[in-house]
Amino acid sequence: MAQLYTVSELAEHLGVTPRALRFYETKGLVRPQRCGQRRVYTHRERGRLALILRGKRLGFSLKEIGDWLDLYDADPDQREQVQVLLERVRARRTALEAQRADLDATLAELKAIEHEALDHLGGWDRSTNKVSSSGET
Amino acid sequence: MAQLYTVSELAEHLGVTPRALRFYETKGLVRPQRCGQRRVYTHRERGRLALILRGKRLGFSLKEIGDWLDLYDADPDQREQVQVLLERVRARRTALEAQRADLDATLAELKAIEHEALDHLGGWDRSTNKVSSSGET
DNA sequence: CATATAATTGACGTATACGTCAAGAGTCCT
DNA sequence: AGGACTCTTGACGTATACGTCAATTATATG
Repeated sequence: MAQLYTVSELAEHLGVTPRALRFYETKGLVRPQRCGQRRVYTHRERGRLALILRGKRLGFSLKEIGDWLDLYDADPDQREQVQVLLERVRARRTALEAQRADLDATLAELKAIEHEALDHLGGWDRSTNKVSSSGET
Repeated sequence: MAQLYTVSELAEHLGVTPRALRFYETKGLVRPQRCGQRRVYTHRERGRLALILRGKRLGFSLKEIGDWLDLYDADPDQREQVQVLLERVRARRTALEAQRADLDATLAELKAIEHEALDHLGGWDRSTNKVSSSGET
């Protein structure tokens, strides 16, 4: 059941290098078990690494991602810490929602540019391009 | 009408340092006019810099942002280039929409963590916290 | 058992994005 | 004219996030 991975196996799966995984470990982001001196990654580490990579895609630093991960495995029995957790989660959400506003604004502008370009192509060249329905938001 | 800025003025307005603005110039992202040897920023440069900073907030490198900016001032009379433009705009949109998916997934998880935390606080402690309506998406 | 294979820990190198002096040079004020 | 500012261009320093050897070491296989 509990699938185990070597560094290079997991790195392969995640599309990164073994070096990256070891680096994240030195930064305290993951703590794989050891079999002798070899690293052994479990499902849990894989999940954490998925979160790390997503954080990176969102433009956060490894340090920020580290704080981030703490939110996922905070001890729910420490009432005092749950308060702190809550505020940090909310701060994150605020930041992320601001980021989404940036993102949506940018997407809107790109759509505008796209339509301008299509207009300038003299009508709708449906043979090679089609305008996206753009029904999101 | 056309407001002009010195480096430090504009930097102040944008919440960055003059050094950053000069750095962006060496990278070809902005090309302020000169009055003698002093830099003079216009409304146009201010707009570009706003785009640059937004790109940074979204986690893009200055090089990516540079390519990005080209999309905004491409020559619409060069049909061939408009084709290229279209594809690049669409590639950007694809990347950004993937990023938004990451973002929304993360926000959803944070909301879940937030609610768990609230539950663990033993009911709804409305005196110090209130649960967000969370009516998005 | 000898060797090929894969992993380990340093140590050093690199690209990005600036920060931080340093040494002029132009501008304004009295 | 002499400061006091502000700007200018280097030049060097720094933090982040790894890449790239190098020298071992452990494991597997013929």
